[in-house]
Amino acid sequence: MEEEKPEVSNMETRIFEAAEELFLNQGYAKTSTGQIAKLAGCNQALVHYYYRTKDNLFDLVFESKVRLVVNNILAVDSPEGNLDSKIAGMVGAHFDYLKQNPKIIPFIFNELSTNYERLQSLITKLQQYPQSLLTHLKADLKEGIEKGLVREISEIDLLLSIASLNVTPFLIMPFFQKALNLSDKELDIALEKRKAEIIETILSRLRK
Amino acid sequence: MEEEKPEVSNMETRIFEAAEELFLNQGYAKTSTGQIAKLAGCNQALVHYYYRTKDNLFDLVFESKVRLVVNNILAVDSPEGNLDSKIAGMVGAHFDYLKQNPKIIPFIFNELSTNYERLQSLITKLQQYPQSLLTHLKADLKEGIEKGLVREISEIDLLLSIASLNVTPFLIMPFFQKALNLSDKELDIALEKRKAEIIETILSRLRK
DNA sequence: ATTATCTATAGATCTATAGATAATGC
DNA sequence: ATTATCTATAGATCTATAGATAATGC
Repeated sequence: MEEEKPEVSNMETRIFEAAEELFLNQGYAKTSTGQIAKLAGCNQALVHYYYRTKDNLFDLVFESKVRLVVNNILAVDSPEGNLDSKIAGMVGAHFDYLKQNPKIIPFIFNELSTNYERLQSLITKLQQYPQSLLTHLKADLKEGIEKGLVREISEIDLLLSIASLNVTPFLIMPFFQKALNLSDKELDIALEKRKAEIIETILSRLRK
Repeated sequence: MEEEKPEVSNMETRIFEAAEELFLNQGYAKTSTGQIAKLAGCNQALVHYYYRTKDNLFDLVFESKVRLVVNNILAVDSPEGNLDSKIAGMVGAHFDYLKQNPKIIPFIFNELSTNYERLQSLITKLQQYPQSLLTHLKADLKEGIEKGLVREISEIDLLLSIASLNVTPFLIMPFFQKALNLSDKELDIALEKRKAEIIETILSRLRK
């Protein structure tokens, strides 16, 4: 019976999860396969048995994380409603996702900026991806502009502004929290306020 | 005669500059004191002779870079003119500075996110710093709001929005350039367009 | 038999220092 | 004499693999 098993994931999975956690928190260079093994609860050689090289394991983790972010951005099936509320919902949903995965953004930016080489293969893998979102958003925007509901803006500028505003709080969060000595609860309140301000900023830009 | 000397900086300086370049491009973990020595044109032991440890050298480089950014943000002696043009000038100047130093932002975010420990000492060193800018901006904003010239916003939200919008293009620039296969000239044009859009976004948020 | 896991270790770095030599400043 | 630079190396990692042993599936 499936529900009886404690469902201890097998070692291969636990190694992957340990790698995820360590790479996410310390980056590639500061994480050793020894640390990964220790956290997974096995011996260092096993990491190589399952994943051959540290580099290979890292690539798997990295790509899965990028995929998460991209998938999340794509999942903006902004429901009914007018354009304003669609976009507000999209911005809020994206922000909430980042709030639940605060490490992911620093991690991706980190490794991309110190590891140019990884860029090329990743780009080709993900390039076709966000196209559907872009064309969808572009159509919505065009309609809104033609109907005179929103001010002219390119879909790329809009998306970039949303991403900029949403992402930065999580890049400076640790700094912010320490500098202002905020409790987790206080930080949460500050983030919610910030989310409202971001939505307001984006909507202001669209208003005529 | 001073103008006759080729003015070869002394080795201590050249080591520091080599360290700046390598740390900026590859981060702490991927840079070795051997690489630094090679780039400076001396032997590895000399790096330690002048700077004792790699960590110590890194801290000097890191702090100097953070100081540059903070100083630059402070140097917003927005001249005459109304509040709108003051703020537009400030946003543009900040953007231009980042454009001339595109590596600095990824570098700082990188090392902060993978090196929590460094945070504490840095924060205490820089905490008093931006206070003067904030109070200055706060006063300006308050005046504008009272006169009915701009819509209510806190100085922190405004500054954070400016920083978010300005910083992100440089974080994703390498990705962007490669993904869209832009020449340097084309990238420059795209950045200038983006700058205009950022200014427009900030001003839209302030307009009534 | 096959797959999972361990122990042991070779080989590659890399940091930091000790100790020798060269250059410079009185 | 003092300071700058070099050569050489000890000691600390860390990755990856070889080879042994334990666990599992027919």
